[in-house]
Amino acid sequence: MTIEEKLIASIIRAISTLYGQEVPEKMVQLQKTKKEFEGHLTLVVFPFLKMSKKAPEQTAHEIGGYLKEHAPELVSAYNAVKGFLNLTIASDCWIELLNSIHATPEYGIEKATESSPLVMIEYSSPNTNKPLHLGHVRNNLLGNALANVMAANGNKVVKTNIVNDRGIHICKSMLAWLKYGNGETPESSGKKGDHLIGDYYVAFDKHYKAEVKELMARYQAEGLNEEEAKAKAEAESPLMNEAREMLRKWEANDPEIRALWKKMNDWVYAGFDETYKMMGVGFDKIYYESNTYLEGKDKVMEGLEKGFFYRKEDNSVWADLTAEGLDHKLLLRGDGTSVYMTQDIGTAKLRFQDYPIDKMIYVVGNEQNYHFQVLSILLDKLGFEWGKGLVHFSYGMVELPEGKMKSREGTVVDADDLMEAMIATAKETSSELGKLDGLTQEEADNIARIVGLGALKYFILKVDARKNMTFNPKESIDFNGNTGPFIQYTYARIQSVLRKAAEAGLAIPEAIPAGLELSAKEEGLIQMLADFKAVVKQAGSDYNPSIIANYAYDLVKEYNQFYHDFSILREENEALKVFRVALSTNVGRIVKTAMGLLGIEVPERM
RNA sequence: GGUUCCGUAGCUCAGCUGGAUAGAGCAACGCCCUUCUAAGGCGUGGGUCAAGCGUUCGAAUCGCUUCGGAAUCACCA
Repeated sequence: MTIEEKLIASIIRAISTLYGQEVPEKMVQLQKTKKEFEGHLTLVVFPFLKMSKKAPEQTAHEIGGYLKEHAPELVSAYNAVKGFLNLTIASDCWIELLNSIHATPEYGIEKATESSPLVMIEYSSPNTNKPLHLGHVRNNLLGNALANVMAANGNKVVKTNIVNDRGIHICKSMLAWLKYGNGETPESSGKKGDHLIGDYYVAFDKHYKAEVKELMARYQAEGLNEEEAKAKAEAESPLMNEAREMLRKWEANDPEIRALWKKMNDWVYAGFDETYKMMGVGFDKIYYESNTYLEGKDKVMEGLEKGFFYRKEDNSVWADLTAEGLDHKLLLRGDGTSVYMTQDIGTAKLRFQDYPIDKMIYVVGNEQNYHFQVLSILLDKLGFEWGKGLVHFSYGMVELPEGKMKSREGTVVDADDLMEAMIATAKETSSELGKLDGLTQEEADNIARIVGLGALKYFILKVDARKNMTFNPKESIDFNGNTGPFIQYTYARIQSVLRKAAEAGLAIPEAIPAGLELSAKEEGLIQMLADFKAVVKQAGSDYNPSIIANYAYDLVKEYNQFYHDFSILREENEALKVFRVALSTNVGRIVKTAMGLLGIEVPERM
């Protein structure tokens, strides 16, 4: 039973005795006491005024007095300000609480069991024609963190990726490589495979644009206006037609094209794997669109037979969603080929064959809100039980100060470059501060990696996913203040103290004995530690990892104040010293767990 | 035009299931290392919570309206 639960029970008893009314738990509004007031928990007494028929302050005093008298082991003091009853919880309760947290190895984490629901979470979803950029970084970090949070809430979690490995855009880079590549490979050029392919995608675009420009000029000279000339040039571009022809061959399973496609995609995957590894994300099951893009048709035909969908004169199949307040949505083209929506239905079908999915979470940018609204309705109509309740974890765009990233203007922030730059900055800062003295090269590199990536990850994860965020590549991400390194630093600092404590032979007993006089700061820290459980729960039910990030920051900020104001190892009262070491140990543990949920490592020293 | 999301300090963001005097960080200025890691701590200044109306004992938080920004409404994925 938590302190809050005990307190609520006592308050209900108090009201029953004082005013003769049984109040429901919901009416007992307990909140954390604001810093400027004395106490730990505050009862809002406004709801009880009708029963007491007295002024707010007087009512608060009556309840407070009752609690102090009848539950002194819980409430040691109180004060009333207007309608707020501030309650001070007895020191021994906090010690008991710390002991119970200390005895729980992974406090706040609920393990999945056999009967736990299965949550599948889709994230990343790259195209195989270019390397990952900052937008993907946000997606991957959010997806990974969310998966951790769902798992910490006792769900079975399957992380999945749907790779967009086919289509005209893939053919473009293949064609450009054939035409201009001279057999260049990742080995021959020393480039990462995804970057190599990305370069050819850009090369295609460049040649295509030049071609269109030339054709346009010719058609305009022949008397067409600009618009007509452009349309004609685009339609007749030999390069684009070659790419389309390549796609047809691919779809017809042309062995040569398929072999080239496989070779080039494998280069990309090798590159992606490196990036994923550096980022610290991974997947349990990867789906490829080349395997799933034909799958949705059956389901659509099934829906057509059941009368959920209808066919137009040109043979195309549509869903009428006007009853749901949406419009008509195309599901199959007139020639029977599928569209994006059809593919997502197909992927859903395959996934459900593979796993008994209870809940499906799609981590996809907010520009696809409409798509997922429609998908949810369609899956529901088609009989997928999780369709209606599917979660589109919709996140905002990452923008540059001058607006959106544009590949045409070369403003795309590359994921590999960004991580490398962050690590380099971390290394520079570390050595400037003399933090790396006496460490091996390997240790120093590892710390730079942990800190650099920590800064990047925290920077992205601390903001509410829904919101668009600004990233300024010119101002490197901060290492001071509300940042990943600040939290990591606090952790490293705690570990340093704990190492010294261990050297001095100080051991933490199984339970800290009662009877210690604790400061408000120390009690407040224990209270914050205990809150972690509720924070994890909230992050899970809200699908919001940023709650964890902000909690971690608040906790270490509080700890740093404590660290500054109190001596740990030089405390003369031996029992108090042991208590502070135990407190520090548990702050460190929870910081590590919280950061772990975000996919951020913490260093033992920095 | 329809739908959805967003608007809080100069900047980047918390707070939003209604509660006390709206909080952090950055940037600026000042102070604190002979003492457990100064990537730290303390202090000063900085706000019409976009605007208005309503609901309520009480609104940054809920509802309506207006203004500003974004996304989307494709036989692209």
